Amino acid sequence: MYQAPRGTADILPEDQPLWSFTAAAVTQAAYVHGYRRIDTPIFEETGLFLRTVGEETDIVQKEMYSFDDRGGTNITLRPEGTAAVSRAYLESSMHNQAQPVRLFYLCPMFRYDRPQAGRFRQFHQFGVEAIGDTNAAVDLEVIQLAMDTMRRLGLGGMKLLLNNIGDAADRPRFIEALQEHFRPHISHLGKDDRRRFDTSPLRLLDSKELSAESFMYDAPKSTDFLGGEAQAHWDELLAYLNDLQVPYVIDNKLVRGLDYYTRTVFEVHPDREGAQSAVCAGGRYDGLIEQLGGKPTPGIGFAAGIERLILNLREQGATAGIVPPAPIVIAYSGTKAKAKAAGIATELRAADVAAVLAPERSMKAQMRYASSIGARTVILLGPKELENGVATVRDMETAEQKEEPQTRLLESLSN
RNA sequence: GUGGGCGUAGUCGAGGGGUUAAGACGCCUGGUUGUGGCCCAGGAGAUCGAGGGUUCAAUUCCCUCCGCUCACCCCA
Repeated sequence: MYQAPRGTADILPEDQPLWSFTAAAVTQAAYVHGYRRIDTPIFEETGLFLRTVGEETDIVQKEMYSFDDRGGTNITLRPEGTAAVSRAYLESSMHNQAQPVRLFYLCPMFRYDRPQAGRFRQFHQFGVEAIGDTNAAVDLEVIQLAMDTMRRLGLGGMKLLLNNIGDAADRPRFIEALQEHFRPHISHLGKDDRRRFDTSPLRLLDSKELSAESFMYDAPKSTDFLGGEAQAHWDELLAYLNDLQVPYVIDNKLVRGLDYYTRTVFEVHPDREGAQSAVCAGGRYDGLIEQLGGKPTPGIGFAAGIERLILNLREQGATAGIVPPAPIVIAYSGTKAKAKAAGIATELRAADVAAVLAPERSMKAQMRYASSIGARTVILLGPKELENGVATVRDMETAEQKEEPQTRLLESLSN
C-alpha cells in the first residue's frame, strides 16, 4: 500500500468545509485592504531562493526540495512566497504600475523538515506583499491586514509581537555590539549558537537554549541602533498603532530566520504555549528587489500558515465551515426507470441542481444510500410513475411525498 | 540531523507463547408485496507494521528496520 509521502496529507472531503471557510476569510481580508491575487509557479530556479532567503539560513541549508530538471536547470519547489512574488514584480515590470503594488497569494509551499504538529513538508500559506512604498502607513496596513485576517477567521487571543531590526546600513554596528556582548559568554554557548555567533549573530537573540541565561536580559537591542530614517519610520508606525489602539508587544528578541528582512518585523501568536506557535509572520524587505537586479524598491509583507490557522480554529472548537449541499438522489426500479432517471439527472444538473443516481440496488438500499449521504430530497421513479409521466418527490426530513409531472420537476424542487 | 511515545480489520479498541484473535462504529444484505434514519438478524473485512532471532510453537519475548506521532533545531 502506498501512503502519502512523509509530511504531506490529503485534504479529505470532510476537511474541505474548514478549508473553504479559511480560504474565503483570508481572501476577503486581502480584498478589503486592496490586495489582488497572484499565483506564481510551484517551482523556481534554485538561485532565486539562494540569493534572497540567504545561503546561511536553515531553509537553504537543509530544507529545500531541489533537483536538476531534464534540461540541467536546478529547480526548487518554492519554500516561501516573497522571493517568487518579487521575481514576478520585476519580470512583469510592475514598477510601472501605481505604487505600492498590493498582492496576495494562497498556495502550497515545500520544506524538507521533520514533520510535527502544525508543521508539514507540503503546507499552505496565505501571504501578502505591498511593494514600492516605504511609508510607515503601509507597515500599519499590512499589520492590520494580518490582524483582520485573524478577526475574520474568528481566532481570538492572538498576540502581535513587533520589533525593528533596522536597515542594512545599521546592521554592522548592531552586529558588532551583539558580538561584543556575547563574546565574554562564548564558552556558555552551545555548538549551534557558537556557529551563529559568526554566521548570523542576530539569531543568538531568539535562541531558546540561551533564553534563560542572565546575559540575555541586557543584550543589545536592535531598536537602539536605528539610523535616522529608520528611527522616524519606527516612531511613526508605533504612533499609528497607539492612535488606533492596536494591541502589540515589542519583542526585541524577535528576529526573522530569513536574511532579507529590514526594519519592521512581526509575528502573530496564539496565547497558548506550544511549539510552532507562530501562525503568521512577516516584515519589511527594503533591499530584496534591488538584490534581484531591480531598482531599489521597498517592500513589506507577511505569510500565514493555513494548516496552523486551521489547527487553532479546531482548538477553538470550530467545526462548520462552508459545506456544499448534498445532491438530490434519484432512485429507480426497473431498467426503463433507470434510463429515465439518468435523463432527469441530466436536466437537473443543467439547471445547476446537484443530482446523483442511486446505486443499482434494492429500493430499500437506495433509500439507505440517500439517507446516509444526507440527501434532503429523493426523486423516485418506478413502473407506476413511468406509466403516468410523473415522479415521486420525497422530502427526507418530513417523509412527505407527492407526485409531480416529470416536466414540472424543476419548479416543484425550487420551492 | 537528535530524542521520547506508539504501531491488532476502514476507524476506535480488548486480548494473549500453542486448535476458529473479542467488542463497538462504519460498510454490505435481509426482516415478503417499489421507500431511509430506530430496532432485529446475517455477512464481508486482520498475512496482529516488515525482516530476523529465541522456542517444539510467536501476533504475544528479544533485536533491527520501516511507519505514525510528539518534541528539539528551525519555521508558517
